[in-house]
Amino acid sequence: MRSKSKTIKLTGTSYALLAVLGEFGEMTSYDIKQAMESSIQNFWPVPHTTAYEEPARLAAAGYLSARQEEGGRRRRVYALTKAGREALTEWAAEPETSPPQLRDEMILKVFAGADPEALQESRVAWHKAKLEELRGYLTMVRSVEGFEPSERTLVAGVAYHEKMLEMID
Amino acid sequence: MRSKSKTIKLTGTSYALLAVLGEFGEMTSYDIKQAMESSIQNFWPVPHTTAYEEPARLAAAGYLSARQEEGGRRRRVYALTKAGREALTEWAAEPETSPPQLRDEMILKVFAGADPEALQESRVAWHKAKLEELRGYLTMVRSVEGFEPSERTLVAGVAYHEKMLEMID
DNA sequence: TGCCTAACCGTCCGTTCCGTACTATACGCT
DNA sequence: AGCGTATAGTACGGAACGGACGGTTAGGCA
Repeated sequence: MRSKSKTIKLTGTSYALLAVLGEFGEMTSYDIKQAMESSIQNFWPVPHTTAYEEPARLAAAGYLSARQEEGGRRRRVYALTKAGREALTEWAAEPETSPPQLRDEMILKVFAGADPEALQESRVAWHKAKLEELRGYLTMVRSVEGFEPSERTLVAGVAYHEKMLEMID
Repeated sequence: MRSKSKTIKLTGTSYALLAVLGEFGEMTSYDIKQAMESSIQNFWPVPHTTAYEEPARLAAAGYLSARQEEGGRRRRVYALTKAGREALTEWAAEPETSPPQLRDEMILKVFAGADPEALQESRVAWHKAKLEELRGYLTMVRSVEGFEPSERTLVAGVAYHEKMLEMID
């Protein structure tokens, strides 16, 4: 019973999806998008279209199963297959990680001669808004059982933005 | 004397190149790559191929001029055109910046159930190595005149990695 | 002088990623 | 029923990525 699954290279984004599905079980693309926002979006941003494109890719390669919803929109519901779960745990067990990567247009502008002072104000506001947002997710996530992994990443996110605010001084 | 220049959308990466050329004047792709490494690579990473592909794009759109080197490899030497400089200063003057973006596979693994302790060691080492590297560039850059913009971004980079090390505790 | 080798420099190319714009469905309200 | 809004999904072109490979140059050494 050999399945004709295309072999693909799993990228960080792939694992992000697998991880979310590993946490929460069966999900539609929309669910995935929501779940990422309240967990890892801060450390692994993906555009919402990825939540639609990537599961298809992963399913084609045998890492996800897809079934059709019964009523309503008859959306596709994805879940990890055995291969998917294996790939995920194997990857998570690898101690090597690619280095973190930062992308900051503000610094670019400063490099190009912009006045740092002028830019920092809105940056501070942005970090504060992010903190709000993450704290919102945090209280949400803490009110239910079984969201410990999300909680951990949110805590990390809060710590991160606090450090960034410190740094701007 | 209308020049047939294709209009393109300038991305953050485009401006990164323009900014480097704005700082240092005429450069080959290889020079650009080097210059980025010792200045903004930390806040705007680009693969080396971009230093070859993007200038061609920018030149086609009229933002850069290209001339052939005389001897040796007869490489293309790029410089800002008037349009390029204008686009650059205009962009730098805009107070809006896209929010900074972080991408960290380690957090992803922790989210997927990996042991944070196990991963942090090499992460600490990585940040320390980065600090070394940036400080190296810093002393290099400080030994000559006219590298103030690079210096500023390097200083920011040092501050960043120091904060990250603090955070890991 | 000529060879060898390492460092330097550049290109090709398939895949992935991204953002924008647009469409469609469900649901609550009057 | 009709309308408005939030929810959900698609299409697609262009940019970014990265690996693999190919060519060039300079310097050391026989």
